[in-house]
Amino acid sequence: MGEEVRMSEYDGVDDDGCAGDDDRVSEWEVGLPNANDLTPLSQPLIPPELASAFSILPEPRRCMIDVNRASKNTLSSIRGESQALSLSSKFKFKSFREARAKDGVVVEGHEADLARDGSDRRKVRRIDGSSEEADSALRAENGGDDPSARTLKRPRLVWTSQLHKRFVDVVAHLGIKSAVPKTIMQLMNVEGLTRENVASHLQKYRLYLKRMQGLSSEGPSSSDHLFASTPVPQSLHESGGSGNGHVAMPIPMPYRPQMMHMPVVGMAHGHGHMGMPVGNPGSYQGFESYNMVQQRDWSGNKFVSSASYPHVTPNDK
DNA sequence: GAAAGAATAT
DNA sequence: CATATTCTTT
Repeated sequence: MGEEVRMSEYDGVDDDGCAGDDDRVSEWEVGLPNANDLTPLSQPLIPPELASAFSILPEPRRCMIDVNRASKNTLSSIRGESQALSLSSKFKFKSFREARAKDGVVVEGHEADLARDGSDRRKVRRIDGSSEEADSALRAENGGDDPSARTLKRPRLVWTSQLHKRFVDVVAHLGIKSAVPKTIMQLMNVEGLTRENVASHLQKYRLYLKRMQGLSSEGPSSSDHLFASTPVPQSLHESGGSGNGHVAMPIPMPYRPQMMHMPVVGMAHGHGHMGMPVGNPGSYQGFESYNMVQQRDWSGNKFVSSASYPHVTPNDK
């Protein structure tokens, strides 16, 4: 561990000067991206100097077409306003993981990790009397360059309230029943989001739901901050039938990556986590509400040296 | 074989 | 604790 990607966007501010047009569909329209607000995929994001300094070759092709391709998966967007939220990042050198905030995507990095230690040997689980195959997984730990880079280790994803909301919405619209990782992932249409990411989150979410049902209306457990603050759509409830459920309409997904600079400076956190003394629900990951005008992105991370830029990786497979 | 889900690991 | 990863089952 050590690396984290934080996807956060949103800013309670209206895009352009246009006022009064976010009544009903506000949810999704909150941040309709402007061509200008969107991640400039078409242009080099790494300063030339840096690039050369680290021998980073400019990504070959990455343009609108790529973006479209990425978003294409998402059922034809109703109004064609779908956009992919960039998330993932691609690193050129394993020993070089830096943090960088970009268009609402924050990557918290570490450095060198040289793969996992030899203690990979997982505990042998209940296996019938059968021996496993001896796998001499000889993994050429990156000879020095990343070919396709599609199989690189991705930074740890941080589910921001926005991201989670999106997740919940999608799940709701799908119906808890047919809400499976792959589909959810596709509908969320967040670039870089992997099925695994969703699966993991879904697992926890279900956990939360169940746990919640048992305890009827009751106070927010001190735990599950994120979940507790997220309204659970009615649609999300069990139902034994099969083949039922509402066939949700495709969800338009306007998620708007926002460029945010990180103003925070003073906080020097050694490690642990963001050490914000409890008491201030407004910041930290106490995703109390989406109304927060500004989410505290860079909640005091470590030092960020400028450098590698997380390239968006086409997620479609 | 891919993907979902559960169980662990970090 | 939140996510990731591995394992098992579908």
